[in-house]
Amino acid sequence: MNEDQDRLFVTALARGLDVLAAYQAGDRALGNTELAQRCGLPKSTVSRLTYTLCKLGYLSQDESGKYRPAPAVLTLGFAALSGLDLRERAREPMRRLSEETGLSVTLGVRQGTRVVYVETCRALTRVGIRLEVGSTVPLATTAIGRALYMALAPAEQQEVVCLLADEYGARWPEVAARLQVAQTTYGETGFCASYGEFEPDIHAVAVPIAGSAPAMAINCSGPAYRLTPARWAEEIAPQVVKLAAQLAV
Amino acid sequence: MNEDQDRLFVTALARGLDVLAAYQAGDRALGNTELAQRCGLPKSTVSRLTYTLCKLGYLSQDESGKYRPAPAVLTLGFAALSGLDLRERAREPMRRLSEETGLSVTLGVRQGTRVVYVETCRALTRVGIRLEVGSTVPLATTAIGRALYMALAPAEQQEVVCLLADEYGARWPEVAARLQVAQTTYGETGFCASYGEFEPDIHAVAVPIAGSAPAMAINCSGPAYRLTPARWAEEIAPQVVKLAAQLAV
DNA sequence: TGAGTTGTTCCGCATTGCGGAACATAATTT
DNA sequence: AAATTATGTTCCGCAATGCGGAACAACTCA
Repeated sequence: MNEDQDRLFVTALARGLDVLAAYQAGDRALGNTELAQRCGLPKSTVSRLTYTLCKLGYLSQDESGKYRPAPAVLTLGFAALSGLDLRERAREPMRRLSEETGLSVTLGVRQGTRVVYVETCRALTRVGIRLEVGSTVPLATTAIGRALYMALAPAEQQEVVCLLADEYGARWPEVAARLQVAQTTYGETGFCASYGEFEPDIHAVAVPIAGSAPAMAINCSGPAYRLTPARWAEEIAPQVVKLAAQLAV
Repeated sequence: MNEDQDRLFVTALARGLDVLAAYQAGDRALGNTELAQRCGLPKSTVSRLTYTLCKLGYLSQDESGKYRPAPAVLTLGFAALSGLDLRERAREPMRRLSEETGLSVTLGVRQGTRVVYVETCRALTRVGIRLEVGSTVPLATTAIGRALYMALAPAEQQEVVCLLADEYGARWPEVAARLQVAQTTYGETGFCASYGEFEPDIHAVAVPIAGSAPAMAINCSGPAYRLTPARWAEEIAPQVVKLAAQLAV
């Protein structure tokens, strides 16, 4: 498709994964036409890909003939998690912090310009936004995203900034300014915060875990009405900093 | 490869997914040669596939040049989970049952001859075997696997039996006999059990959830020393049966 | 019934991805 | 240091593979 196309790039594989990735949270079953539109591929191509994915068990067909991701894709993700030993070490301390504070505690890694959660402890009956292993949140406007950004080498920060600028378009200058403020604050305090900048009613603080590979950060979040920003900074942030230090290699 | 090969089957996609699926729990990073062996593919082919998967963010390369699954694969699994509304409805009641009994409670679906967990509540500090969303256990020797088997239509049971016979080979008759016993017990009591048949020190009971699509079953398990089979049947099983009934559509 | 969906299948073409072999690069051995 | 084994990457010509337009089929709604 590109003129400078890569002899090494396997298009058919990429397209098949595009089909799987076309499913967003909240989607139910999708038909071939819908998938073709989302992926920008001809129907016949998608038909072959869905056929193949069904045979392999990664999609299943419901009674109406539409396709939904099958449990097999879960097992792929499980293998990804099982290599992260930091995650196992973090689980118990995270749970304790969550219980002591009554807030949700999460562990995340960066994937492009988003953060993927790899472990979560939610305070009980916290409904609303999804807070699940495998779900993602933006990098620039969340506490955990900023923490991961702070942990990057300058060259990588630059790359990420390019991606973000692309993504936010005209809104980028404003977001960039707030990211800049976060960076200054991080330099002074050692943690990142987002007070309602991602979800209006959610406050959060986060800290990168030094030496983690892949780089991870730990996040503590809760409803805005519970605590003022000052109390987040004074009471919660130090506990998160301490936990991050304890988990550092 | 096959003479009667399918014009519709996209080999390159299947091979790429084979590479991702080659990672088992406990694997760390794998090199191209290792992957080539596991998948039975030539090195150069695997090299192209890993290259593509890296570009797409599903694999990442560590400092030694070996590959490991990247967080992007988690997001695929997340989309699969988010379509299962039964899972959300089940979460709270599962947690309550787990707390009341001090046992682990899991929700699973069948994938071929294995069961994939889609939701788990573990009793605290239950270590040892993995009990994570996305992990799998066998069908024929576990309580939850048997429960899912019982929920199948006879024709599907037959198909599964063929797969199992293949898998177990010479050991199948013995396993089949115990599965047969389980079926009789299920007919009489409405639940399935496995007292140490999968893991020697683990006892479990499970019940299929009527009307669930995809078919799911709920499982309750704990260490063998805690309860005798009689008490599992008398005290725990009724609670699981009740929960399954409550979750039925 | 006909016009709108949808998903599936056909089929000839050229692109795509194949895979052996040659080429690097690194880590061990003799 | 040369030799050996192991790795991962790249080349390149060939043909099998997967492409995608178009025809087909099945199903729904006026």
